[in-house]
Order: sequence, then structure tokens, then C-alpha cells
Amino acid sequence: MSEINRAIKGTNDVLPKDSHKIQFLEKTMLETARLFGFREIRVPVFEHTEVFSRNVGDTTDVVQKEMYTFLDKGGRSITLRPELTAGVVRSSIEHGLIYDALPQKVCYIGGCYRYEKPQAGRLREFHQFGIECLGAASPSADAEVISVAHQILNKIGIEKISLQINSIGCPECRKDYQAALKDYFEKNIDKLCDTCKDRLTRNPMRILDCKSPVCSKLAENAPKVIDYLCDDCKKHFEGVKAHLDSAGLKYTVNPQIVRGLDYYTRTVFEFISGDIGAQSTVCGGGRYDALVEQMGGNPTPALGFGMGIERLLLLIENSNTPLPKDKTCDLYIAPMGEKASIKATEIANKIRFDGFEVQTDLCGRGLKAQMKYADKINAKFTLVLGDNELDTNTAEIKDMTTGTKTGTSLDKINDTLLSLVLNSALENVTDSIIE
RNA sequence: GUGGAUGUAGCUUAGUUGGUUAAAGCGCCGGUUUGUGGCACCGGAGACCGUGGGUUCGAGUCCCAUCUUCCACCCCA
Repeated sequence: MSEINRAIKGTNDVLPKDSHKIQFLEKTMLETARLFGFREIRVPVFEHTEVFSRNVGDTTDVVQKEMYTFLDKGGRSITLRPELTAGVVRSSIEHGLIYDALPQKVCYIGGCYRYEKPQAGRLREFHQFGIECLGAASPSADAEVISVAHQILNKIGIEKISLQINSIGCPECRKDYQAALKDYFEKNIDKLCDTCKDRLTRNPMRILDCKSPVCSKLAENAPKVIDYLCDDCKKHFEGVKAHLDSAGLKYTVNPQIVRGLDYYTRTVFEFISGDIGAQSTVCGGGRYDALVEQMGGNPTPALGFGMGIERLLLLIENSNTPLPKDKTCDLYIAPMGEKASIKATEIANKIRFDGFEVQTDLCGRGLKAQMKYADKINAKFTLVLGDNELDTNTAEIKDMTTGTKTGTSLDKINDTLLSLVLNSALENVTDSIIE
């Protein structure tokens, strides 16, 4: 396979046999979010580089080494979005959503781009579903956002997944905490791994979720953010927990949960799975109360989450979570000869207009080959159209699972097909009830 | 960016200490009375053995480089 006809490293093709799975996920996500009042927003895949560099955070790895950045022909620095929150907030300010009735609830689906080394659950182009709730400061908003993610995962049928929450406080209380943390780790600096030594100066909170055994052991006894929260932040976190409790959502408070993007404040959370390898976070999000103002809008508290669609699919496959089967062809029309072929086109289009999937011969094949093809594409019914049928204006519709044939006039194929399809659907329902 | 594994028809693989036209199963196409699929039998197409160098009379097999894919670090969804 030559270089040129191979997909770019870290990108994935979704093939026809799999696309219905993605469609099911996306439909479930959008519909569930809508039940909570979140409506879809669509924003460009690229933005001015500053939209991300200033707001996601200059010191984050995402901005420092993972962005696809280039100059356009006008000399502007453009970046393919590495995540969607910054673009959505930009759009919400630009179009005045945040000056309209609050809260504004939006959701989105789209591709994100990060120059990373691919591995299980990590791609260079990946797709995210997410929601943002703009203009709501109360803990009930945190609980609602988490509930959306929870219901989506639930409806998809994910069972083994845990919700972990934490509060990383506001910039005020975080100052004290970071100082205490630095103090603690500096005393043990020679025990830390090399990357954590570096983190100590750059972003000490990240040492908390280091996976090296020594560091994570040290992290266990490190000062906890929760103990350093200011009164307001503490009260907020208690409120979030109370709302989650009353909604019956199970969670564990995990002081190790620290999100990697700079804009997070107060509540942060992740849905984590043990079934998909090292990249175990399927959904992650939190509050970002300062971001809207930082981007030039009125001070507007906000929060949201992102959910990795490929990771979710990986989880579904690894845990054998059943998804709805893809629909198959309702009727295959097998014409014999040129005249019949023309008639087949006419009939097929008419029935398609009524909402059935109909296919017919496009290769000029013989009857036997056509029947084989109909079988391979899992057609529910077939209809042979030859000289006999054209002469008498009647034909037989064959049920491919039972082999039984039903006569019909050529003018009423759609009616006959409708009753046959309904009948077989009914039988499937009663079958599953009996089982 | 750092490590480890990998790379032979569309897919899954075989290929003996380097030795002629690289093999099989599945899939695909066709045939077994141009009027009915699944089963069986028969036949066919399809591979510059990831790519580029090197060693050799001779390389799918050995060496080097490079790329892909997979997994882990890092990072995150």
C-alpha cells in the first residue's frame, strides 16, 4: 500500500458496516441532551490560534505541543480545534448568547485534532460530544450537567463505569493549596520521577495523578484540595454532592482528579472505565467560571463536559454492550432483461418514496446472481420481474427468511410490502415476548 | 517526544538452514438446463512479500534505515 492512499497516522475511517453504531450514539447523545434543554450548536473546526492558546492554557501540553497550527494565505495563525469548549464560548460571546436569557444550554458533536502519538483510545483526529451550560452558578447546574452524561451512558447501555468528582477550588483558594502542595513535594523532591520534578515548578497539581508507583504513593499523603477550599467553594461542593445524592447518582470523591486544561475551577469530574486501556476517561468536564470573562464576555459562570466518541465505542466493544442492529434492505427487485430493468427502476423509486429501502440490479446480472446478492445484503423481501410479470401486471414477493411468496399487482407493491413488513415486525415482537 | 511489539492477496495466516512460476482458508466473480438466495461441487480474478538501501551468483527469508499499525510512558476525551 503506497503512502498516498493510506489514511493519515492517527486517523480512522468509519466503514459502512459500522456507521450505524456512531449514528446511534450521536442520536442518543443529542436527544438526551435535548431532554435537559441543550440545543445543538455548530462551530468551525478551526479558530484563531489565540482562542485556544490563551484559554486552554499556555502551559498545557495540548497547547504547547499538540496543536495543528498553520498560517493561512492571509498570514493569520490558524489552529484546528483541539477541543470544543473554547470555540463554543467564543461563539456564545460573539453572537450574544450570554446576553440573552440565562442559562444558555448548548451541545455539540465534532472532530478535534491533536498531534499526539496514537495508542488505544487516543487518536489525532477524534470526535467529541459535549455540552456547555452558560450562566448558571448554582450547584444544581453541576448536578444537571453530570446527569446528562450519566443518562447518555445509561441509555447506551454502559454498565461498568465510575463517576469520580473533585473540587479544585477557585483561583483564590487554589493559591494557598498550591503553595502547600509545593511545600510538601519539595521535601520529597529526590523521590519524585523526572517528569514530576518538572511538574513541581510548572503545575504541581499534576503530580497528583502521576501513575508512577512512588509518586502516587507520595500523592496519597499530600495535602488535599478539599481541605483548602474557601467557604464559598466548600459550600458549592457540598451542594453538588447533595444534588447528586438526591438524583441517585453514585460517585466517589477522588482528590486525584485534576483536569489538564487551565480554565477549570471548582467542580471537576470524570467517567472512568477499566475496560479500554490506559486512556480510561470516557467523559471529562467541569466548571470554568472565569473563562467567559477571560475571553472578553461579561462575567458568566459556566460548566460543561466532553465525551470521546471513539473511546465510548471502544468501551462498547470491549464490554460486549449490545447496540441496535443496522437496518437492512426491505425489498430487492430482480429484473430479467432490459424492459424489466426499466420497469424496476420506476417501481423502486415509487416505493422508496414511501419510505422503504429498495434495491435493484445495477450490474446487468442474471437472476441467480441477483438472488445471491439479495441474500448477501440481507434483503427482507425479493421480487422477480420478468416477461411473465410485465405481461400479467402481477408479481410475487418472496419472504427471504421463510421462503413464502405473496402475489401482488405491480401497481400495489407498496401496499403489499407495507403489510408484509408490518406482519414480520409484529412476529418479531411476539417472538421476543414469548422468549 | 521516549520505549516495546508488528508489517506476505480485501481479511486471517503458511512459507522449512537464503535457491526456479510465493501457498491455503475466508471473502469476491463466474459456472453446475437465463425463472428464484442460503448447502455442495467446479473454475477464475486478485500479492512488485510496508518502503528505500545494503550483503549475496541469488533475499519474503540476513543487515541498516524509514514509515505504518498496535501497546505503554507522557498527555487527555
